[in-house]
Amino acid sequence: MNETVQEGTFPSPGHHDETACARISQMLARISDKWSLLIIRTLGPGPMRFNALKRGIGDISQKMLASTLRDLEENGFVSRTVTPVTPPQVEYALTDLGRDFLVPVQGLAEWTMANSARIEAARAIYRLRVAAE
Amino acid sequence: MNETVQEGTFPSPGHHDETACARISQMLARISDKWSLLIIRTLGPGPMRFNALKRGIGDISQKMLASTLRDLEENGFVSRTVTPVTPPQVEYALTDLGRDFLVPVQGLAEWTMANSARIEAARAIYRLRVAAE
DNA sequence: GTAGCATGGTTACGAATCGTTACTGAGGAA
DNA sequence: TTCCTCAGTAACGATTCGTAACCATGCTAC
Repeated sequence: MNETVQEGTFPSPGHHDETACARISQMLARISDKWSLLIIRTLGPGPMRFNALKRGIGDISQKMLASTLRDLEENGFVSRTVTPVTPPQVEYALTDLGRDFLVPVQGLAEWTMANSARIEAARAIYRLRVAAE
Repeated sequence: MNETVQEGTFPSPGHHDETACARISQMLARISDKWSLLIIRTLGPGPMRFNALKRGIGDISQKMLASTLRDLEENGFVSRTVTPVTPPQVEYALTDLGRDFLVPVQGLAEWTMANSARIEAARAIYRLRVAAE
């Protein structure tokens, strides 16, 4: 997305500096979108082909799947191997980096599953509060 | 965002079902955007006021901060307390739910920090590969 | 007294992104 | 022949994002 990456200086080690924060925000921005996390999670158990991945995720469009996969490949999370047969066969798999990344992603997903009821409850309360004005 | 949630059918029980996956994807979609994670992370150490938060994050616009904070409040992650003085004083803080959520979010952020070099390396390789065509 | 600044937003508008639909082109099944 | 699958791409409208301006209020400087 944002291609302008300026490498900062490290003014004082130990002190939690500005550039680290900027880097986190930049990296998080690259990673933390709906489809990336969902794709990485779906690829967790093993390699998958394009349409299998699409079916596995469910409501993703071909365009979003293709472009997000390209981003993930660019960032080194997934590998793309083409077998030139007919019909064409393209397999996507997590790289070592992707498998490492799966750990915090699964953490997030598991937390989400475990706490969806709490979120729903909070939303219900919020709706009541807004309705009461 | 997307309020139309259609509950699917259960074709075969025991088989890891569709609705759980749909729910995860829905919840992840609500949570996993750049600004939400960044705001939650920034609120980690303690409550903050609107402009302090804005300065803390850096390159967020008032509009995005305001609307993301409203979403986070709606989902029960942050609380908003207004002190009616002049100038108006609005304090945002993580709720219990938000503090719980901070754990996987910090996991993600720490992973990101620890592995940003690997991502950068992967990106460099990708650029070379693309340049070579 | 009035020009500027801060606070916490909202609104308008252009830009970027997202999602839906249609299409590719080769092969296999009906 | 017609339809389907494979892995996408192109066009286009809808949605969202970000920038800039504005709001009311009170404080300070001039």
